[in-house]
Amino acid sequence: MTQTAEMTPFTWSPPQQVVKNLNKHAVLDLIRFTPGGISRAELAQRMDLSRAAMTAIVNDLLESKVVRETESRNKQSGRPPIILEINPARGFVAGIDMGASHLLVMLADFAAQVLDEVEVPFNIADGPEKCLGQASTLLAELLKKHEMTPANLGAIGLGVPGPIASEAGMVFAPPIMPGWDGYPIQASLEEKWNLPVSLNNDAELGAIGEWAYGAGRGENFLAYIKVGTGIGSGLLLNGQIYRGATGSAGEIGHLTIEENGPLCECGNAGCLEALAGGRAIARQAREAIRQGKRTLLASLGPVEEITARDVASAARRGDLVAQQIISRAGSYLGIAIAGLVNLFNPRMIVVGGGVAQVGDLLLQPIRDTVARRSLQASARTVKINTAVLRRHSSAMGAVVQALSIALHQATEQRR
Amino acid sequence: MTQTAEMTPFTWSPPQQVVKNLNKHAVLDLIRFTPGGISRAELAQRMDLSRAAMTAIVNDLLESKVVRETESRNKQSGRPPIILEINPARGFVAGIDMGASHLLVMLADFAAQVLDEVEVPFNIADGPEKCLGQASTLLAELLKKHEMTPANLGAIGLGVPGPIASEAGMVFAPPIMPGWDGYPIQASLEEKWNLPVSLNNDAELGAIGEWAYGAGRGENFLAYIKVGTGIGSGLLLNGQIYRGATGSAGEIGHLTIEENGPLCECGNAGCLEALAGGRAIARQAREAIRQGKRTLLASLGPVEEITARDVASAARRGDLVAQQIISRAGSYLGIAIAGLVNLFNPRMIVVGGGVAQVGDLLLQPIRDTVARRSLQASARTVKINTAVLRRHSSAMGAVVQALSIALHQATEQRR
DNA sequence: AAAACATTGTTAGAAAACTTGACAAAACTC
DNA sequence: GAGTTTTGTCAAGTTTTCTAACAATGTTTT
Repeated sequence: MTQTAEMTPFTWSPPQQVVKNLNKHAVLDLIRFTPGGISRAELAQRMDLSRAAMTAIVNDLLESKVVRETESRNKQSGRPPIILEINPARGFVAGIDMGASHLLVMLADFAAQVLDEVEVPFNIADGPEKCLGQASTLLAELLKKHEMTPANLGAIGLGVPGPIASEAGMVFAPPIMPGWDGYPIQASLEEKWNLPVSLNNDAELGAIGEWAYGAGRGENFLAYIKVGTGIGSGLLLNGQIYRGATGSAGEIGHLTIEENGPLCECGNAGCLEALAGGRAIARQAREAIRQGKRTLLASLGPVEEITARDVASAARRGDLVAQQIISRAGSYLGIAIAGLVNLFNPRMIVVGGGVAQVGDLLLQPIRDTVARRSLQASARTVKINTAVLRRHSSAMGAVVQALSIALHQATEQRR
Repeated sequence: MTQTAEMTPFTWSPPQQVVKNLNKHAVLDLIRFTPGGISRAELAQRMDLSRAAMTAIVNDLLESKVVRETESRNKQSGRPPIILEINPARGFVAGIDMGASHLLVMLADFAAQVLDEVEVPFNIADGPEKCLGQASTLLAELLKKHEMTPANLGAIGLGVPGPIASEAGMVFAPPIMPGWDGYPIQASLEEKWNLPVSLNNDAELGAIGEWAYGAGRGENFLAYIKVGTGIGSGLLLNGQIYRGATGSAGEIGHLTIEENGPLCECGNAGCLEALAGGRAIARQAREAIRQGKRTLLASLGPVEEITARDVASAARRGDLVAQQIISRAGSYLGIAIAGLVNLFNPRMIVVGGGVAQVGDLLLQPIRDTVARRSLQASARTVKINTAVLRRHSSAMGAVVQALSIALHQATEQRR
């Protein structure tokens, strides 16, 4: 009798216009996040609608060419279902992941299949004009390489390492993005490309990416911890991204771990980021070398140029000093994550970012600390894993967000 | 064109039947949580529906006598609106708050006006049969006193100090409720009274109570911190109670604050609860007396019987030793709350529970610590206040939850 | 191989819940 | 007292869904 108002995942906010077919968009999301496609009958069952209503909705989606039918695979007895899936050829989107020290641009079709990607070194502290320029140049080159024009794109997803004021389309008091506060990031990119842009926090995007196509597929209570130069987290609660009252939720990197610890860029002392972030790891390595400890790191060249990545690769090759540094970072991370587990009771923690690529060397101390310091009720049910999309979690999340705009917009278009 | 599917606050889960009139329930909630009532025109505006549609919905609510019309107050020019409000005489509900050491039963009408309440000392460790029996006896006495029968009640709301498995209607691995794990709390009370029962965590109820009628009216990003014998928190995120994957979210009392701190009942060491909970405060007072410090507390009788409440009242009367104990508890609380602020970026923190009644003696150290240890972006926007419902926050929340059932059920009934 | 069965997808008519636009009602303003 | 403004209602039309029957297309049974 009534429209069953299923929520779409994440924030697909209708483009200020009145939404007509709420269920149509929910169906679209169900199709795009069901691996291997889904039939009308199953859609109807899962959304608690009649098959007749589903026929009408799906016809609408087919007409706009956003969805296509695939050859049916026989399940059991009875008429074999017609499988529905997103029509990849309908268009393309771009996902851009800006880290503190790297820039990754990704090109994907409407079915979220990655066509190509490029990554370059980068400095977020160069400010918005230069950084956004670099990103645009990189994207333009990528388009050219694939003989595409901006008209082939449906939307752009962008991730930056700072808290987002999403209505305004800018960052809000970011700890590590000097010069960006108040700059109209979304508007300037939308004007430059004449395309809708989705601006997000990079850790949020990591959570979305891993939820959609990674380690946390379908986990509706998921926290993604990004351990790179900075440390941030993206929270997926009840299947929706949680941003907090002013958009700065999930700032796990600036939890105070040691009251009298090293100074952090944010101005406080003893923040997790200042103890276990990429910069802290590199600093500890340099100190170890200066103290004359026996380590592979000492032979890598100038002491001042050692990075967290060097420490990680040395640790993987068996270097004890490097392993100890990584392990200690894991313990610090574990303290913060244990707090997050107690407060948010997630079903899964996905650890991503550059430093996380060392795997169990970092993860095991985290697991141990969480088991020791969290309430049993929460600690027993939480899984702690490495990101399976590796360095691409956030960019993939940006693609997902871009598709959330592009697909739903394409659906609205009447022929 | 479409039904605008506004969400009802909290979890009013439709009683397993298909919900017909989603908007009707949203309208009902808007009426009941708008102080002083609201007109059809304003309802239509706020819910983004036409006035004509609102007329139909309101007629439905009037017919079921859940809502009534009040004399219009002239606002500006134009026809004065007819104000709608909940019909108090339509029925009654009970709210029960079980703490670790106290039991509070509250009787209220459909407009959430409290008729009466009783509080008695209590021990949650006596187990479910005895405790639930005590609560039922108390409620029966209250009904008798007001010449009412169970048939006058529409629902019962119950709060207990442990994590809730809401579908099962029981607590799940509670740290301080020995003998309760797995006991069918909700079912047994429903059978006993033949009424629908809403089972909730006590801190969650505190958050709901303060949101609905207390310090956090209308704040959709609110954390309620209950500082009593135990320490727990209730999280209101995006206007909805957040329970986590297994119902044990918000367990702030078991954050590790001092790795080598005192042992906690949960089995870990250095938990917030073991440093700043009621038991810890009483213990510190006893230690101070034994050390021969000059304090009013020494003259209160047997050292072993000193409680947190004694410390609080001594602190309010100017006792320096007691003040120092309270202040230190505030600092510990501040560390945990600073973490909560960083992770969850709320707009308001409401501190309630027995210990919180000392006011600024506890609150000021909390504010100072949060300002020092949280990210500026979050710390600047968060207000930290004492619960205005004082000792009744949770019971009031239980009443709200009971009304969520009773009102919506009364609305469904056709004459 | 034919009949029976199971399941999917479609069609037609009815029902529910809106919207629009017109209009009556009840105040205030000038 | 006429005009203005805002509220609440009515009637007709639209959108979206449901029910119920049925066609389509496989597998299973006889």
